[in-house]
Amino acid sequence: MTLDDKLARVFADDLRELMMISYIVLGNNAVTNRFIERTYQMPVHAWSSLYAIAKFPGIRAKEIRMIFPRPQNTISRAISLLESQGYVRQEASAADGREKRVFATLAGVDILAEMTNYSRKRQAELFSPLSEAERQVFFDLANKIAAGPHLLQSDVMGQDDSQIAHDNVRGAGN
Amino acid sequence: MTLDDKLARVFADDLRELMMISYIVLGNNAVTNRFIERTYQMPVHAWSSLYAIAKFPGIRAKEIRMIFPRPQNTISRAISLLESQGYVRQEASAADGREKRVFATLAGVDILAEMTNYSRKRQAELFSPLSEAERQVFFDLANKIAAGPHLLQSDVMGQDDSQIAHDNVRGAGN
DNA sequence: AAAAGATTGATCCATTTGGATTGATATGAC
DNA sequence: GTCATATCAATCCAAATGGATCAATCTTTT
Repeated sequence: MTLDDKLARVFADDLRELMMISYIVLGNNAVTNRFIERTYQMPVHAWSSLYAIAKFPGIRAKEIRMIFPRPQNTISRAISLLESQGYVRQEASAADGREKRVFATLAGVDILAEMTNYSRKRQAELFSPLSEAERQVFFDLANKIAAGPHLLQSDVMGQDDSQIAHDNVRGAGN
Repeated sequence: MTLDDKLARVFADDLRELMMISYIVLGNNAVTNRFIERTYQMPVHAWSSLYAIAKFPGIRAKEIRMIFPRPQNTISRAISLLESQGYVRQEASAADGREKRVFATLAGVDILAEMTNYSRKRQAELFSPLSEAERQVFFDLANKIAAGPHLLQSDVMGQDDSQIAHDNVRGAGN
């Protein structure tokens, strides 16, 4: 049996949906992470964080971690790396002394624009097998999954004591 | 702006498709990996490997790595862990002295059945926001993306000298 | 058939990861 | 107002990760 036959059989069985989306994201990450790390001397999480910081000036570390479901210390480190590279700056929150608000610098905005440009092209490349209409349908369905209550909180895989789950109720009641 | 508003804005912008599928898979992995590691004392890659080994008796390490796009040494280590736990055994290939063929033991098949059962339930939970018809559409579209030529080989993100890309031509000519 | 090159899987090792802890601040209970 | 509890972000540290190398084997070239 060839490799392609094996892949086809994996994608034909019980767990096909899980296998398929993992395959896509892991495969894409292998390509993307490597590129970002080699080109910009930062881990992918730093780029994700910079993206969130530029998009939401003054965002808190805690919020970044909910937009990109990663452990807390990952984000903490990403921010401190970005700060050391001069791409973001932190300010103590006036309202709450525990918090820091993070802002992108001009250099940060610049490099993010460049990186985002690559990502846009990568996205176009990755989704090129789909028509515009299909892309829309795919996105809408994915959005439904993400908005569901069980992405970060599982009943079947035990109580979640991780730092990932949060009180996100996107789509509750839909 | 609330967290949910921020998430909604991320999923409304340029890179929404990439953001969305990453969000789903990273979020799901956080839940799943934690559960597998805590319940079965093995990393998720070991369970993936065991899955492939049970499904394709005598599979080579190299092939597993192409079904689950992960670095070569990750699979090598996963197999040796599974072997030490008595879930798989390796045999020298008669045809090629470099290769080893891997087989699941009875214990391996047993524990895999248990794990697969959890995964099936997890999959049902994760995809529960979709109707049966929607699930099918989502899967078909995802399959198109996976079969495209640019998942593991990117033009826009540089030459791929990683060990991940391979001569998979699934869907070439489609 | 010898030499060069390619491929398989194990191992090496510097870096990254992430769960847990800590220190600082805020909130709630009494 | 004090004490107990909760939350935020940084740090600690054991374990995992992954690129690179290696030894063994197979293939191709000449």
